[in-house]
Amino acid sequence: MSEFMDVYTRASKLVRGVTDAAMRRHGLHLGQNLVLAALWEADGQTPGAIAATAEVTTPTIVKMANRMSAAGLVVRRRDDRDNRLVRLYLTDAGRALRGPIENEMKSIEAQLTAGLDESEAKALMAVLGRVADNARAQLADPVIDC
Amino acid sequence: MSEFMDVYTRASKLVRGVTDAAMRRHGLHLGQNLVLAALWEADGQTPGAIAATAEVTTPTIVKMANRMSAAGLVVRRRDDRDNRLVRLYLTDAGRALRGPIENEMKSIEAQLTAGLDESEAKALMAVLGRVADNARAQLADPVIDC
DNA sequence: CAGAGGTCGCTAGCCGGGAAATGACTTGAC
DNA sequence: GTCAAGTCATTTCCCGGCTAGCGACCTCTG
Repeated sequence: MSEFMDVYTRASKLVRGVTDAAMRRHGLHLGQNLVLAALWEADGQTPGAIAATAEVTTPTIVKMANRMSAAGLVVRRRDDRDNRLVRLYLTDAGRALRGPIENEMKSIEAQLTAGLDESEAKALMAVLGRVADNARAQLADPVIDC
Repeated sequence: MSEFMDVYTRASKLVRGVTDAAMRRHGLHLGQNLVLAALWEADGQTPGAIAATAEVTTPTIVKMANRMSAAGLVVRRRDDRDNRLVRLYLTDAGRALRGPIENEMKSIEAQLTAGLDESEAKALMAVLGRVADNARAQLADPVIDC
């Protein structure tokens, strides 16, 4: 068994548990913060664009956006020029969450990296970036496995 | 916004995509491999024990085990002495997957760590272990956030 | 022995994920 | 102008995740 994958899987599930609980404290489901984060940076994006940024598929974002719309965090409007496109816009409630969620994320970072010195945390980020790039390449160019 | 959390989230989703595709190639859903891995190590465990090992909740394992039972990978039996307990046992098909899945995990590890030297990979595992321990502690002792 | 407290699995409902399929729309070639 | 190809969102279905709640069973205490 791959020890790396064991460690990675365990860390992933635990980190997910922490971030899930944190998002719930603000009335969000884990994942919705990614939609909001994308719109805080650039309001009015399409589901497809957000999906690409968040490394998920469009149906996932469409479904989330519908729930977030029902919850009053975003509104959905058709694009002016291309009737295929929907654009998501923040409501006041959606914008108001920016401070609390960003603070929460900083707080989570501090908790997760407690006991690591600055260089260790920086190295972790660099290596995780490399792992992410490797995974991205793998998804883009799957092994033909016969 | 926490750059660490951005990097971590992105890596997590991409790694999940790679492992999900790999498990599907063997007829598994991502997560079922964790149940199998637990039983490969110690056949006959209870859903609660597997859930604790896998860092998920018991209902998750119960639901997965029911599907895996229907798929012929495990069988469910009541414990001889304590009628509250169910124990999951591997079928031949479940046991036969050990080689392919373990090889697959080693292959994924190689892909994800490509370009990292041995010391970097080792350091990553050590730091991820620390992150996991921190997250675990956080889940066990939640911040009272009023 | 009786009952309270604890343990276990289970169900139901909600959620974010993906794959597959579909309809609506836009663009480009002829 | 027409039509094929491409693009986009949407829906449906299945899945693994969680919380909340419940019943069945076991253990411990008085």
